Amino acid sequence: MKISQLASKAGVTKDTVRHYVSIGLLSPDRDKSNGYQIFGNQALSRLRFIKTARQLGFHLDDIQRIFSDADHAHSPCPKVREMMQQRILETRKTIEELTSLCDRMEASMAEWESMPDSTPDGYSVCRLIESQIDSPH
Amino acid sequence: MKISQLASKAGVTKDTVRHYVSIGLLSPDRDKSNGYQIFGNQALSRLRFIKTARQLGFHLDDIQRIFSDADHAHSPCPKVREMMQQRILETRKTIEELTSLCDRMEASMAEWESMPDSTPDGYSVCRLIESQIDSPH
DNA sequence: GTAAAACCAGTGGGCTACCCCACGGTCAAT
DNA sequence: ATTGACCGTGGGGTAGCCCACTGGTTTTAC
Repeated sequence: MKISQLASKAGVTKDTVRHYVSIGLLSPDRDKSNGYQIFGNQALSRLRFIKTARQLGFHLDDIQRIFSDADHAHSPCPKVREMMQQRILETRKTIEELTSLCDRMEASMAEWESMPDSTPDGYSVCRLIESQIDSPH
Repeated sequence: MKISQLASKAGVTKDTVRHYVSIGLLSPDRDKSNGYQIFGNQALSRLRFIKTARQLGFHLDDIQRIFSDADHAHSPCPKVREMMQQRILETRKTIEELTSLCDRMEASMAEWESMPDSTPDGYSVCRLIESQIDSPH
């Protein structure tokens, strides 16, 4: 099967498949006559696996390691549980950071309600933003 | 003032300053004898402005536009209010997506509690992840 | 039968906002 | 004169793709 068919069967774009090939997550054969990539059903399962793992929050290099384990007849499952725990912590941390950013943004918006627009005078660029310089957060 | 002094006064790295110069956010003079970049106090204020704006969630090209407005004697403040509103919406959306990812991850972890680790057999890579293929979310 | 059109493939560059080398020139102090 | 701190440039890397461009292939139209 050629790249487009594979991509549409798995529900990803051709570019995604190309990216995975380029980093070695997929290793298609080549049609000797025209250089096209040829994928089999195993590639399709792998691609579906990758897609699911991505939806679960795994990074591509996590997935690399999972395949590498499996290729060496070593169960990846303990690592998978571990990595997932790690991703959960990271994601929670990111959420906290974004929440705090959101709070800062909303606080600034509220503060700006009563401020007039500034006219550029060569010294000030935007009083709104300048009013926040070095404000704690 | 040279790049290191500027960077440390503003609390950013030299690489950050270089990046801003390379995209035109800062335009230092050059020492004709050795080619070193020379920054004045105006550059320092601009850099502090950029830092604050970044902490408030503005992207570098937002900041470009703000400077460009101010340079053309046009008040950037209305755009700033608008962009901030936009960033708040985007950030909230990202938070929602991450929250939903976190929920999915925790649901999978819970489901996996009772599952044994699989042994690679050439067909299955990791039953934990495969058990989630095409599960709705 | 052939020629235009539509489609499909590969490659290379670009995106965010920087960080991190490595190489080579410059400067200040010893 | 040497040492060490500093500067510039250029390249590569990050995550996960997207897009533009070029050229080959297949189908359709006449």
